[in-house]
Amino acid sequence: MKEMAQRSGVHERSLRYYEKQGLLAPQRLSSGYREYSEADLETVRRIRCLLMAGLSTVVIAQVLPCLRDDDSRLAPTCPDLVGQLRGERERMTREIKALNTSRALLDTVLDAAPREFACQAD
DNA sequence: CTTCTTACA
DNA sequence: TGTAAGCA
Repeated sequence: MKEMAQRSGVHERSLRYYEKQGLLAPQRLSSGYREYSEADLETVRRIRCLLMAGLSTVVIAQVLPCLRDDDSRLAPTCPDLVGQLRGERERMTREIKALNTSRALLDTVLDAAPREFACQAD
């Protein structure tokens, strides 16, 4: 477990979390301890990648088994995911628009009173 | 001593 | 997410 955490750069807590979400299924020793394989390491890398792409763990759980061995492309066996992923893309677009709006609002406030609120320590 | 699970904040 | 308890 320690080894996997170090090698993947992912906290042990997160590894357990991924497993609880059904994203990872490491072998168990007779002791009950987790035994991570090289394949698991690769899976963790994919999970992190997908997570950083802004996908939820539930979506990742569906996408993960549909990824090719060489990565970065969807397996031809599950085209049903494309629709959902397009939906995710639309959600991202909406979030980007919302953030742009928020930023514009902040810009308005900051342009109106940029210096007055500055801390003395700064 | 390390890991595992569960649970609470 | 951090952490503590209790077990193997």
